Amino acid sequence: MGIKKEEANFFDRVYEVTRRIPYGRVTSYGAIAKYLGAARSARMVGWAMNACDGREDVPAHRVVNRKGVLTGKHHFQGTNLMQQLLESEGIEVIDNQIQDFNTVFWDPATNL
DNA sequence: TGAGTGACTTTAA
DNA sequence: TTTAAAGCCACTC
Repeated sequence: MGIKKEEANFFDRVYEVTRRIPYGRVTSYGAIAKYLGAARSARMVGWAMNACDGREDVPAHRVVNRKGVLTGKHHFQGTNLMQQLLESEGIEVIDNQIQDFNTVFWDPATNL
């Protein structure tokens, strides 16, 4: 069965939260997972992103790990597409590491 | 059914 | 302090 089914409830949640990330802001998998009530399922958030392939509505490039590193940039179409997208939003990214991550960090549990 | 994987996180040494 | 390992849930084969 493909993950692409009718969008599992869990996945849909992740997409919705990710879609609500403000421009020029980023969040972490754990933050989203925790907001969904599955703080221990941070990996699942990443899985959801993996299934978001083709979902342009989901700015997966705004979702990074807890350190602010573009761990999933390798999964993007381009090798540096993720970084370019972030830089395009005013986020400074150096070596897959977001600069001032604490400043651009956006916590759904705090804002939502 | 069972075992393996994964875009992470947290705790332990 | 930094580095290493385990844990966790959901999904696939």
